[in-house]
This record gives sequence, structure tokens and C-alpha cells, in this order.
Amino acid sequence: MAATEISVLSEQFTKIKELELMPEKGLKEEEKDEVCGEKDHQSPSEVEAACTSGALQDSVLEEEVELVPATSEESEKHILTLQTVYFTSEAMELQDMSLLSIQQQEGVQVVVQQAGPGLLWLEEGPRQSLQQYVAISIQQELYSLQEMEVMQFHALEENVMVASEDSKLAVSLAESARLIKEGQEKNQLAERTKEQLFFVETMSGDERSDEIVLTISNLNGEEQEDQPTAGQADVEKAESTKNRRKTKGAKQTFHCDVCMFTSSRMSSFHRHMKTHTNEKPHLCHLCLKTFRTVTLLRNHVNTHTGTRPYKCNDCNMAFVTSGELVRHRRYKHTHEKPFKCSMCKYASVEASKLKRHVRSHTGERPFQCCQCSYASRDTYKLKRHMRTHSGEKPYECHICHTRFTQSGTMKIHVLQKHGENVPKHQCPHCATIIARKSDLRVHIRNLHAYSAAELKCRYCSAVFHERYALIQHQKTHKNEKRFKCEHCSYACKQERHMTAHIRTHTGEKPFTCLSCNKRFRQKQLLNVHFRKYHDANFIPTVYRCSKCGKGFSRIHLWFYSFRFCGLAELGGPGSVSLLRLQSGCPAGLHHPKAGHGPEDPLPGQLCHTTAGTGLSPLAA
DNA sequence: ATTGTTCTCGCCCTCTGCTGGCAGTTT
DNA sequence: AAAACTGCCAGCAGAGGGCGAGAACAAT
Repeated sequence: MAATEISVLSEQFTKIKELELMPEKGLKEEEKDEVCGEKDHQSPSEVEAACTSGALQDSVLEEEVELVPATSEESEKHILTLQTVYFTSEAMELQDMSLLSIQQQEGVQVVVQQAGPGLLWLEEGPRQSLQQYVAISIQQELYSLQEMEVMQFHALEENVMVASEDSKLAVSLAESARLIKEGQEKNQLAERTKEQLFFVETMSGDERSDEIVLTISNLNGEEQEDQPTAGQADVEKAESTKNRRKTKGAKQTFHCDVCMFTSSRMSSFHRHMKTHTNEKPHLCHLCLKTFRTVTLLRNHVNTHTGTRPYKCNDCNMAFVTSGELVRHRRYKHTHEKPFKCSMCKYASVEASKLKRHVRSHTGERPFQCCQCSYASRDTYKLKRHMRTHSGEKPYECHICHTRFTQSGTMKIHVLQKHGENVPKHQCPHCATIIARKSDLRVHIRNLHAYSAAELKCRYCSAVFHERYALIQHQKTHKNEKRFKCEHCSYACKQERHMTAHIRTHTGEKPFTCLSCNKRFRQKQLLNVHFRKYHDANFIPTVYRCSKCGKGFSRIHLWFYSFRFCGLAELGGPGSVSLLRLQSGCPAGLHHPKAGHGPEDPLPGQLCHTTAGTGLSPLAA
């Protein structure tokens, strides 16, 4: 089998790879020897030279293909070998050509098998010859490899054509990239392409083996002679600037023309300039992401493997870097906050937090919404705000499936609607209990806050400065006989009653009978008068005594008669006892409104009103 | 040149508080 | 019956904590 893999990774990474990711390493190393007939100690350039010297065989017969990303010592090239292809150049029509799918197994090994509809077409120019096509499809489960493929293929689409001595073997993967990723992803890919460009070369492997070798080379290192990329151009420009600013004998300062960076050290300057290129020679074998430095790669690989060497002594947390551990300890354990605000007591663990905090003093809002006037002080708030435009509600209640725009809102909902023993909030100023703290605050603000303006009682002259006190006071006026007569001890609940009463003192009689000009103090008295004396249809109620048969127009006259007749039987007036009177009061002889209140007499009892009226003349 | 440390940016999260619509109660 | 009142509720924004990860720096 065929693969050339030159590991340049750190010892740590290599170890991880060996132990965890490459259980079949031994096997693969054996296979390496067969790839291009070279040994492990070969440099990548040597490998490449050996591989490029051959031509792609017209037919490849075996069923296994191995795709091994391999890095040179500079980690700039990746050699892919396709060891098995199903078609022969002249024998097959293009449509019939089986596509190859590549599955990644155990990190590096790739098996090719026949697949259904093609996912990737590798082609260059018109489909004239099968020799110009290589078809690869990549399974969905091929996680990051797929990403790399698309990225590289898209790179080729960006007019970076194959650099191969034998043009018939060159492949361009433009069409294929479109087939796999369209729409939004395409834009993302385009951007990424700018960051990482590759040559793809195809060539035959050893004549005795059925191999196709794809060499994917980082364009950023090789292209600049002919067609420098934008990044490279910048670097060159900067380098020239650097040279111009060198002065013999004086302390040199290197200025980056791409950004504001300056450094007195050339090594720092060179390192910085690499940030303006897309040169990321260190490849992660797990996701094929590339990095500028080995340290970055190692940290990145640790995220795959879960390796977190820096463990906190005070809790179970562990981190990839020592800096993360230090920061964690400051946040959680030491609470050291070196960054202090000059305008308030705020202090933070990180400078960026202080910077963000200061915006609350300055009012700076750098993040402008593109759809409204809102601007936020940090990116997260703007992102959250954008949900108000999109209508997105990412948080769903797991019980009632109501959706919410913010997690906190959902949390409150779950607690209040579905929670048990939901905490309530007691108002410190009154007995009110409110479910939400924020609403309690509203309650206190509305009812218990001091009011500079005087709050006057609507029933009396009392004045308050707190709304709650006013309301409580006004309730005391309820059911009270707050209308008191200035001339006697009379008091009543309603103002109209007092008005009528006052007329008993003033003698005023504002209601005049239109038929006889008789005057009355109350309208009700006038109505009774009119019905009795001027209304022909009026039939007066007659109360008849069951003892003597006598009729009475008013109920209390009837009651007097009834009691008199009863007393007469017992021995005449004056011998009456209260007990006898109570028992003698007939049922139904109550006040017309009897039975509507707690003070009303029960059937058989003497009505208070009637008793009061009736007792006094007899007792006297 | 390499490697460990520090700085910085960005993302996501929680807590907090205000707002306005709604519905039930009171006036 | 209508208006006023008030707690309930979801929407929304302010502020800050915590951490992942890349860039820059410094030591070797």
C-alpha cells in the first residue's frame, strides 16, 4: 500500500497520534515503502520528485485507495495517493465511470469504494479524455477530510491550476466544489480559499503498483515567484520597506506596512509578517486544520484528544494551556482582579472585560445594527438584538414547548409555570406577595415610593406622600358614617342623606306638589303624597289585625293594634312583658328589608325597627 | 528557531432590570 | 358599564463572568 507520511509534528503530538490514533501505524509504515519506492527518511522534496517523475497509469485495478495527508518537514505539502481506481482511460465512457468515495478510517487510512452519484468531479478543461478526470466522492462521515477536500478543490477553482509536467494528469476540482457546497457555504469557502491555496498534482506511483499520487502543496510557499498572492505581495512589500528603514549603526526598527506593528527585533518582525501570509504549515491530522506554529497545533490537537495537562488544584477543571489555568484560578479561586476601572470600583480579571466595562461609562456603542438604530456595546448584545428582527426564538420550554428569545426568559417561565415551591417575594412595606422580583420592584415603585406631590384623600383633608398609605387610608372611609350633621349628632354614610337631614334644621322644603302646592323636604315624601291624594289608580296597602279585624294603612299602626288586642286578652294595657311581646310578634311582621343582613331578626323574633317603634309608647 | 507565557479577541452564558400588553379585580 | 388599578408575563437590553483559541511576547 502506498502512502508517504513525514511527520514533523511535535513529540507530544506524535505520541498522541501513535497511541490513540494510529493503531495500525506499523502496517502503514510498511505500506509507505511501497508508495513511491522511497524510504521514510526521504525529504518531502525527494518524495515529491520521485513521485512526479512518473506518469499516471491509465488504469488502476485494485480496490483500495489510501489517502494520506503527509507533511514535509516544512509541512507545506500533502501527498495523497489513490491506489485503486475503477476505470481505464479508453475503455470507459465518462458517465459510466464509477466514482470513488473516500472513507477515512482510523485517522489516516482511506478506502475507496464504489459510490452512487458523484459528489466530486476533478477535471480540467473539456472532458476530452478520461485521463484528465479523477472522480472522488467523499462520504458525509468523513468529517474534516471533506472540509479539506472542498477547501482545496475550491482553491483550484480560483484559477489556481494544476502544476504538473504532464498536463494530461492535471486535475482541477472546480466543478466538484460546486457540486458539494453551494450557496452560503460557497462564500465561506471562497474566503477560506484566500487563506489556504494548494497545488494538486497527480502522477503515477511505482510502475509496478497501481497508484495515483496526488500531491497537494501549499501554494503560498511556491506560487509567489510567478503569481504572488495578495498576502505574499504584502509581505514582499513589507520586506522591502523593512530594508529601506534599516540604517547602519542605529537601532533598527521594523515597521509592518500591512498593519501598525513595529518591532526592534527582526525575529519578531519575521514572525509577525507570517501573520499576514496564509502560511500555516502545521497540519492537524484529525481535522486537517492548519496552524502557523507547532505550539498552536499542539494546543489544537489537545482539544481533540481531550488532553488538558494543566489541572486546577482547587476544583476539577483542567486546561490546555497554563494561561487558561491561571485565568481560571483568578476567576474562581483567588479572585485576583488586576484590571481596575479608574472611574468606579469595578475590577476585572481580564483587560478586555475592563475595556468593555469602560464603555458603560463612555457610552460608546461600536456595534451598529444594520436594520435599525440600535447599537450595542459588545458583539453579543448585537447578535442577541438581531433576534428581534429575525424572530428567532432559540429557547424552548421542555414541558410546554413555548419558545423564547432569551434563555433567561425561558428559565423564569419554567420556574414560575412548571416549578414547585416557587419562591415568592414579600413586599417589605405591605402584605403583598409577588411572584417575580422585578414585579415586586414595580409594585414598590408604584405604591411605596415617596411622592413629592401631596396625595389628598378624596373623603377628607388627609394628605399623604405614599400611594399605598393613601389607599389604605381611603379604605377606612368605607362603611363609615363620615357625614356628620353640624347641628345635631346625626351621622350618615351618604351625602344625599345628610342633605335631606339638614333641611330638618333649615326648614327648607324644595319639593312642591303640582296639584295642591303642598311642599315637602324629600322627593320621596312628595311622591307618596301625590299617589295617595292625586293618583286615581292608587290602591293603598291595608294591614288588617287578625284579632279585631280592623284595617290600617301603615304597618306600625297595625302592629300597635295587634299587640293591644293580645294584651287585652292577658289583662289589659300595662301588664305586658317584653318576653310576651317578643313571642307575640307574628312571623312576617318584620321590617320590609328583614332577612338581608346579620342584624335582621329571624322568623318569630321581633324586628328591631318595629320593636323600637312599638315598645316606647307602650312602655311609657 | 523553539517554546512557554501573556495578551487579546470573541463567543456564550447568567443575572438583572425595565417595558408594555394582558387579564382579573375594584371603584 | 366603564375606567382605574395591579399582578402576571414575555420581550428586550445592560452588565459582567467564564472560557476557547490565536497572536504577541519573552526566555532559552
